[in-house]
Amino acid sequence: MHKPENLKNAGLKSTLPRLKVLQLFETSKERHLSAEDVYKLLVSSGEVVSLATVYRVLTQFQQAGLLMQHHFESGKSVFELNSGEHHDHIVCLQCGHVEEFFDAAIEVRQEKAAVEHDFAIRDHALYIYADCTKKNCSRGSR
Amino acid sequence: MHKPENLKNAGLKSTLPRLKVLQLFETSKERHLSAEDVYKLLVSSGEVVSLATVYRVLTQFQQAGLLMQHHFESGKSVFELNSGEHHDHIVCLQCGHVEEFFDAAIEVRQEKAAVEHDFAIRDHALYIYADCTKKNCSRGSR
DNA sequence: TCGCGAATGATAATTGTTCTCATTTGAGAA
DNA sequence: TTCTCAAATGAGAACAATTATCATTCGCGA
Ligand SMILES: [Mn+2]
Ligand SMILES: [Mn+2]
Ligand SMILES: [Zn+2]
Ligand SMILES: [Zn+2]
Repeated sequence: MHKPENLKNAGLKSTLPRLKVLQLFETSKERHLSAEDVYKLLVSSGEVVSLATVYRVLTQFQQAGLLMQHHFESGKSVFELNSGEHHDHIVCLQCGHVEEFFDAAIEVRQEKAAVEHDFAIRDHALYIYADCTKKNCSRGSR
Repeated sequence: MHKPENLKNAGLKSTLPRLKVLQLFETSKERHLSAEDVYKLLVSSGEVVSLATVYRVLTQFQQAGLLMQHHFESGKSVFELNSGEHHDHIVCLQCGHVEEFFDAAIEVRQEKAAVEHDFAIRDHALYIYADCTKKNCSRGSR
């Protein structure tokens, strides 16, 4: 469970809070976590890390490329381990369940749209909001 | 400049603040406006409407289908007149300039992605973040 | 013209996030 | 090992965007 290497070669010194947050993302059942999610999960597992530090660490990890940050409509941003493979998201409006997908044709057409409008594309966010079909849906989480 | 009809058949009673906000969207040079934009534009044109009312009216208009609401990464949401024709957005990361585009192929593929994952699509948000090529770019607005 | 429920203004409260600063920590020097 | 000190953390204040509260005002039908 000790993985200072990951932090080291990301240019971040290995500290307890950072190791805890990184480990949480690597072991959590949920792949997409908000700062508050991270904070509460750590607290409820006995680990004590201040909320301010959680925010700082999440931002640092994102800048270091370890995490990806997304802005769902919920108002709070969520983070996930950077798999290196880009994907977009389908978010259930009822239960908050998130599915990931990738569509090469969409990616190509986005690039096309940017070029046609004389923009140099940097990034994009595609969120599909929908109703999922999970049997236990409709019980609002997130 | 008096158009109580629009409000009437949207199920909203015709009040001064509502008329002012609606008129602003119909005459503003900028198509996409945040609540603060609306508030400041009204104030600077001599009209007095409280910020709380601006927020309330924007929300009501959005629910009534008169306005569309978007959540750009800026942190504050922006509104625009609902043209009835869906489109997505390219946002300049430097100057905040916004271009609109529509790509039928993207729309089709989004629907496909939702269906494949057993979701009933409700809505979607596609924002392309990029650098525009306006000669007067780079002077941060919004 | 009246009356009353709906809308508004002023401002407090909330939410998510960032900042400040005193204290602690971890990685390398001695 | 122990020492040193810049970097990191914790606690809480500060912030920005938005929503809620509530006394006052307004629009519209009787
Ligand atoms: Mn994801
Ligand atoms: Mn638009
Ligand atoms: Zn669901
Ligand atoms: Zn620009």
